[in-house]
Amino acid sequence: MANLKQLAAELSLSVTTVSRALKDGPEVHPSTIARVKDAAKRVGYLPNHHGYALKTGRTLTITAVYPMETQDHLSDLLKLPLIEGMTLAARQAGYSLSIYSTTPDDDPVESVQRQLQARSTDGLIITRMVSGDPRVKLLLDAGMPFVTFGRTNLDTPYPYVDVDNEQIAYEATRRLADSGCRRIALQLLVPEDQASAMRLSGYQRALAEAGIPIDQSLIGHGMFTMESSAAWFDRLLGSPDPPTGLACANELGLLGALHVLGKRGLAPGKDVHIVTRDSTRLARFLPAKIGVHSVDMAGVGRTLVEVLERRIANPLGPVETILFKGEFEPGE
Amino acid sequence: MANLKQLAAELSLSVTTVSRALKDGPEVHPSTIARVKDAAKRVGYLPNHHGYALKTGRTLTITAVYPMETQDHLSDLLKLPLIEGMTLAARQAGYSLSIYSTTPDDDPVESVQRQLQARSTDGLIITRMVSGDPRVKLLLDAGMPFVTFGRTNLDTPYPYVDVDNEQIAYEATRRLADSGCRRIALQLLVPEDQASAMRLSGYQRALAEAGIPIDQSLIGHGMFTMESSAAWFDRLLGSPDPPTGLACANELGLLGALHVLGKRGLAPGKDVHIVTRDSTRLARFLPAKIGVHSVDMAGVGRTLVEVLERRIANPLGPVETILFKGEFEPGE
DNA sequence: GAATGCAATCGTAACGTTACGATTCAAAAA
DNA sequence: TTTTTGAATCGTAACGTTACGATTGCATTC
Repeated sequence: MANLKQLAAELSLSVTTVSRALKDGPEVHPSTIARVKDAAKRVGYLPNHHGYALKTGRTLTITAVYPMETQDHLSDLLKLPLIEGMTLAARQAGYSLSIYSTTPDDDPVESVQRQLQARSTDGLIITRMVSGDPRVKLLLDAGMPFVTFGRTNLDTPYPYVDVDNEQIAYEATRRLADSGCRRIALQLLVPEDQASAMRLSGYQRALAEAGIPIDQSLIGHGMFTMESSAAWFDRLLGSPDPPTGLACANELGLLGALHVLGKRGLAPGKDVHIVTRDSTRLARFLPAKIGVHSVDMAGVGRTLVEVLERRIANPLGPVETILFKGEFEPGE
Repeated sequence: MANLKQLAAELSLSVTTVSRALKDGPEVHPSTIARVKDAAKRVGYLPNHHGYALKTGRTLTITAVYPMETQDHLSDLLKLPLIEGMTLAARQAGYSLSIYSTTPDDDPVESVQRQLQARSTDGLIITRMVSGDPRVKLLLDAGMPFVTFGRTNLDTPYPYVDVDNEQIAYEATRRLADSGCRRIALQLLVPEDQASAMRLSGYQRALAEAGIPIDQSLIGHGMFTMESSAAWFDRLLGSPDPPTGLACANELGLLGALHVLGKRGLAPGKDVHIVTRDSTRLARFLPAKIGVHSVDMAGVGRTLVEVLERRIANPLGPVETILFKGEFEPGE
């Protein structure tokens, strides 16, 4: 309701002094500071974001570029704790969090360029990293603070927070092999993504160790939805040499697979061994024996914001790179 | 990178003319408009949000106040499609969507007041309506455009988008009664919420019609998590006169209940009939016979933004109130 | 040929904030 | 007394935008 000018008039002070008093400027008398702060609280003064932003160039907003797979289907559930972690941390740090959704039709590079040009954000969180991701160079060149969720292969250092997908997929595959599975199916999301590439790599490493040859037909791509997962797994189970182990991409992939098993009268944990990624603790509640790799996605979201925040405060500071490990819990 | 002044200098025009040209002002020559737009595109001019906001008072941002139940547990999954619907619609309408998370510690009224004072948003989406919600009056008095997700009992009209919880709970209870259940348990979320009140009302109406007396011990509150749902349902099943029907609050409540059934060796759809709300189509993929009421939450999110958008454009226009029906699918 | 009208363009102020360089005034130093 | 110091406060410009009221110049009218 009130602005600095009105506040200054009420106190018979200059705008400058009031402005300085509110941020404890050393050049203004302590008693004046107290008087100003009192009045500010009384009239409910809050600084105008846009005046501030225009003058200082700091927008007090960070933007998360949020990729959606499809328009109609449910997204990967890990995004919910991720968003919640981000929003809470952002609020705590005094930032607004703006979510910029992109559909598969959007060019990811162009989305970032638009954010850069609009200059209406102090920092960017980008996800869905691809090999040699051009967005990193773009952001580095523009001097825009950012963090990525996921990594890419570049020689220049940049801040990221990632989940150790290689390790998780390795362990998952390893567990299945240890359970006696020789034909192990693997679900992947966006194949060109770094995350999927890492999972594939961990899968291959575990298979190599177990002396199991790789069968491309057991590797499924684009498992975004329960439907696609179910269709793929059904096809696989109907093949001459069906899998006896399955590493699911996430909760949705798992549910799709369980759906098919139920229809075919097969028992998870007996006919087919299953291990899944699960960021929602949902799989653990299913009445079936399923190995679960969980990652603290709310923590990832929080960390993304915190790293970005430090990056904004000190753009030339150390480049933080943080890796979240998965925690494994065998099925009950 | 460029601003109006630079653009004007490059074109040897005044800032005024350039500004007008960019918004097709009738007073500037068509050929000039073309020339200006050309140059703008060439140098990648994008208007500065904060200059614009400061001058016009329009921030081009809308804010969704997003209530979280707990810090550690997974939130109601319906929030994911809700958020996605909102972000997409906001972007389409040329608005940024800012998410303002609140924890149970936050006073909801104060959260709204803060948004009002900060004046950094063009409109507000609030949820979790309670009886006689004071926020509505607050926002009406302040003249801040808003939409609520959910309703409250007030004599002044205000725009809302809601789900017909009464009808859904009525139908769910009705189905269970039709299946022969006489003891029907009901899960509720926030008891003081209007949404829960409506569900309770629908539940009571169906029971009254079926001639079944109401047993308060069958009504569970605070079923936010799979854990609380499981604990509650387990206690219920261990009681002398256990329920034979269950209406779940959402997917998480369902999974908690299924977990308990599995542990006790009971079969859903046989020993206990189950109907649930499901906004993620997740329940339909579970290998169990479960009746499902689904609501298009992405549509709700989209609609919230669209109504708000119209409200902002025309604050004195008709007050829109929209009710989403649930769609029922019996278990396979 | 002067006056009128109209289309096109321009200059300036203002939104609320911060930052820089004054300016004031009393107390300490000369 | 005069000068210097320093603390406290003030005035003004600027960030990028829009909106209002000029101003220009050319064709039309009397």
